[in-house]
Amino acid sequence: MARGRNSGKATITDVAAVAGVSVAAVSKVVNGKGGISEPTRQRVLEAAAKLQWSPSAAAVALRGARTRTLGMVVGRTADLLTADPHFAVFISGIESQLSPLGYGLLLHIVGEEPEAELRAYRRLAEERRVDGVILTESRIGDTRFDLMRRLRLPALLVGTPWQDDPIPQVQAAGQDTGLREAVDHLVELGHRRIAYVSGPEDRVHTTFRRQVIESRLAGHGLRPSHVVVADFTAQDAADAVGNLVEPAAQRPTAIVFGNDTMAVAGVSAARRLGLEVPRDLSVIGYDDLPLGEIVHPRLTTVNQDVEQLGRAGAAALLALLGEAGVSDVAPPRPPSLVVRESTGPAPRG
Amino acid sequence: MARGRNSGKATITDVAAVAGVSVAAVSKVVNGKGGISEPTRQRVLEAAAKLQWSPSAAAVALRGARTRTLGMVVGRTADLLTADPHFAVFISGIESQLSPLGYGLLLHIVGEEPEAELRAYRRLAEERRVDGVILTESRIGDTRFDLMRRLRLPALLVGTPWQDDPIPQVQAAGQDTGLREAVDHLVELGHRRIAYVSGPEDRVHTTFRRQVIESRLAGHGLRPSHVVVADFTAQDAADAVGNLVEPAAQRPTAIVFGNDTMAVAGVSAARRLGLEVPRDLSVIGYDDLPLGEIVHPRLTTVNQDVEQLGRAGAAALLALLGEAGVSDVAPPRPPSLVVRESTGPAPRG
DNA sequence: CTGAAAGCGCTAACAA
DNA sequence: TTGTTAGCGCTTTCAG
Repeated sequence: MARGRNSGKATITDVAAVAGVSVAAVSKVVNGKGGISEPTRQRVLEAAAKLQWSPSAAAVALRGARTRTLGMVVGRTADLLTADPHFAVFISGIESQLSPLGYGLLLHIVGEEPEAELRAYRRLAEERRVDGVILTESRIGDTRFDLMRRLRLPALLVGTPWQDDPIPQVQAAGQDTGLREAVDHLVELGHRRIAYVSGPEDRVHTTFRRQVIESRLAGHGLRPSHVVVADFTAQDAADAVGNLVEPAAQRPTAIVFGNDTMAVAGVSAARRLGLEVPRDLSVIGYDDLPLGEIVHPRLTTVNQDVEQLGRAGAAALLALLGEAGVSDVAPPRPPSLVVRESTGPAPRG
Repeated sequence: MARGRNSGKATITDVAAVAGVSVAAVSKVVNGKGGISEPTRQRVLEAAAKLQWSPSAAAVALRGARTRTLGMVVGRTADLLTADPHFAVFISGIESQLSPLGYGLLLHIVGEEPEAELRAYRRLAEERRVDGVILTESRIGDTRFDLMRRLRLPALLVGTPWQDDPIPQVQAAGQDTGLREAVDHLVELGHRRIAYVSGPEDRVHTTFRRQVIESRLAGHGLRPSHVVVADFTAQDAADAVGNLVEPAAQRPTAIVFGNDTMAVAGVSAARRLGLEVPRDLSVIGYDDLPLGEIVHPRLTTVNQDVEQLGRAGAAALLALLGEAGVSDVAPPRPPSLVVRESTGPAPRG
């Protein structure tokens, strides 16, 4: 009577039969509802184990309208994905919160076109595949927050929203800490001509970072000697360095880059131009990729605890969804400067 | 009469009502079954669009026992994930096959312990959350293939299985091509003392690669001057270089590393020891990370089309699941050597 | 060509 | 404490 035709997959009915109880009893046991005697509980548990049964996710979802799945849509091409390995770590932070609660993460990687991204969210919502989504990297004029509201899809942003959008969000306190430390560090080393090579300014955080640099520099009575907006690629970084180097008299003695990849590419470019880092030029990155530790000179950069950001984001979204038993997650600490070998005293003259 | 109480989400009944047809008709339309007149079809489509309705994934899954979701379990710590950005690209290759067919990818990142990994698969199967799973990186003594069979969970391996396990699989032809080219390249440059720094030999591919190196070297009448098994970390690579360097007379003139991260770390270590690459020492990596292009000297390495591997794996699994309309995917091309600046003529003497 | 109705596996009233 | 039962939204015979 147990199992049978159903392609070998046990159902709650099979378990109930084996345990000699009703399906309701089984349901109550697996869901930890009360009103079940201990012996019965045991019998059910044994039967379930014997049949290797867990409640069907589809049936639970259909019944309760909760899928116990969170969604994430990543709008990036393969290239950018390789260049920025943070994303995998971010996800592993999310996972650490989800799996103890039996949640899964549905991931969509859709490439750059914003419409593809929006379409992915729309489908997630319409097909009711997820209970909520985690958003990252808000862009200038980001339309996702509005879309989520229209879709009535619970959403949480990790990072800084565009225009103070009231979307539920999580971010580290003191976002500006790392870059302020970076500027201070350079100024203390005697640098006065400091350039900044930014990533594309369509991201909220990119603009924010430039403003932090400028304002902190202003606090020291300085202005950035140059601000270059590049495309987060190595080639752009190399070009930027090429342009900044002439004329020598105006040459910045330090360059802060928008990410580590550009910074390392910048160091290489400088070397090709005959400049030695940090003797002739100091360089600071952002992200603190492992890469920074293995290059020579080791890279001074700004560290963020990306995994913790993922943990905190997932926990907050889960709480938003009314999930009980979400573990307490420490708030992400502010980004901070990691001083290594690519920064040194400003060259004299 | 349309929508209502149901928290604003339309159902097939709402659509049927708006279109003035039966739910069966709506179902047939969205599933492209025949037997529906064109005018009716139009009315249904309009109603669905108006209500922003798509079939509920849960209901479809419950009804048809297909979830239209594939699963993937990654057993890696955050550290390793950052160090090897390939994983994200692999996923984006998978996605490119899934999304046109309306499939999703459920991802679990579980950390190193094998049992956690197995548990994740087990849950995926028991809860029937996915129709199949994609496996990668088989290990020596890998128990996952057996587990998948026991679980009756359709699975496909991307890569080389352990002990010719007959699990459905996809891999590039000519796995050994890249490393054979690497050895030939070094030999042509006059190198005779060639060392190999391997990753941990619990992975099938790691052992395979060492064997390729050794056999190709043997083809030239050589043996690897040293074989070091490291842990894929930068520190290990640096240590390895430190050890290989003395005594100078026995020093290898070229080192092949198991991945780019170790190779770059090796270059930095060599430099700290006063060796210049490639003048005093040639270095070859494996993976062709973007990293290799931005360091100085730019890294000679072996390239694999990881995105294509993802595409091919997903397509094959989908086909295995009997999914119609899987697009034809070109088989992944063999890994191949990319010669850049970190290799040069063997030093004389 | 179209519609009525039977479940898919589960949870939550409600009864016993 | 335990069992019975009505759906959740959908697909699929089977009649009309």
